[in-house]
Amino acid sequence: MPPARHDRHSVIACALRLLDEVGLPDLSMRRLSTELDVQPSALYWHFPNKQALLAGVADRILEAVPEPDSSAAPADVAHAIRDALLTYRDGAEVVMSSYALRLGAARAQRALAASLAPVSPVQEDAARTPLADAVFEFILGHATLLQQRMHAQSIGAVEADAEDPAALATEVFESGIRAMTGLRAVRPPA
Amino acid sequence: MPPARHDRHSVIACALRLLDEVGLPDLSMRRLSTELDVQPSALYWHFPNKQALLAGVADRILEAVPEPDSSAAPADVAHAIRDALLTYRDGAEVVMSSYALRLGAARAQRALAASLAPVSPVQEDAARTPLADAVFEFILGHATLLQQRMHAQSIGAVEADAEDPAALATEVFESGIRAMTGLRAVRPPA
DNA sequence: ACCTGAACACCGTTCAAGT
DNA sequence: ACCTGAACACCGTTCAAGT
Repeated sequence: MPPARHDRHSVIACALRLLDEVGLPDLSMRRLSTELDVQPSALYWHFPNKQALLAGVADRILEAVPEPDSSAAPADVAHAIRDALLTYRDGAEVVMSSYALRLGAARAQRALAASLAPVSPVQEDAARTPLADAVFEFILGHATLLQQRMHAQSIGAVEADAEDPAALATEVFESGIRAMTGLRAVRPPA
Repeated sequence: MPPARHDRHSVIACALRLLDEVGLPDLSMRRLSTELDVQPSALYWHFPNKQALLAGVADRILEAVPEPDSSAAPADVAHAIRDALLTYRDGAEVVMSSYALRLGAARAQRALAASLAPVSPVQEDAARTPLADAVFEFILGHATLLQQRMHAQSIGAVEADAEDPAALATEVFESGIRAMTGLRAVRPPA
């Protein structure tokens, strides 16, 4: 039987599926290689190291975020990013570790910056701004903590909140986003 | 020669020092045990697992944050928390992983909530509020990303920003904190 | 009370060699 | 181009046993 054949795309797809099934702590190169019916060392033909593979996974997770659009409401863009991060187990932590290397999040960041920029139709593709970066950092921190908490609860490591934890988290998210983007919902005076 | 003698306090102190020297990825139970001149298994008499040890480290990192004080300005409290996280290498990530388990951050959270609460001197010790939680999540996300970026740069994994990265990060932090706490600087009308 | 010694079940990564 | 096979240098954790 010839060895299995793969490319970067199929490896990333498998890694994303495995991430969602077992979580980031159990997503090892060895486990992934078993899933792909391949020796661990085979993965290093496709990626220089695990970090690079995770950057590819992060990219895929954020592909669900709409293209930059200066007419989009900042709060909607923020929600789209949060939803994308929460779609896969530990998705936020994966994106966070890759974002530190400035990988995988460029599109999401530009989408935020565009929605937050003072509206001027000429420059559709706004550069990063301090506030847009801050909003993105808030979303990443929030979603990462939420997912870690969800895992801790499933393990029983922490007692569940009295109220629905997802609902509580959403309330926290809303109040943060409202504070950070609320002012920009109204076009600033010229 | 009799084996070395330790308690939780001294183990945590050594772990914090080692964290600052080598960073979180290299802070292993085995390396810490070597530093303490003890077998790895000895650590498990003091702590049930690595996570519990890190929660102790997180606690220590946040001890630098002042007691809750409703007369403190929210922005000052936010800065005190950020400074505490940035004092030790990878401090933010350690606190983040413990905060998911609701460990180690209670005091910092109460300090934030107190400063953000509508001022009413009777209830000095404000409970958590959605906005206070959001601000704390922003600070953790921001500081974690900054420290990871600093490490990536020292490794050369990412090209340094043209301008001073610490100054850029501070500007991002300021604009986030201003947006989230600025409105509360003025007492809301009754 | 606090630690040793030995083991179990894992990791990420490298590199020569195969096809 | 893509993978195997074998190795290197590590992990966290458990548990009987020592003092």
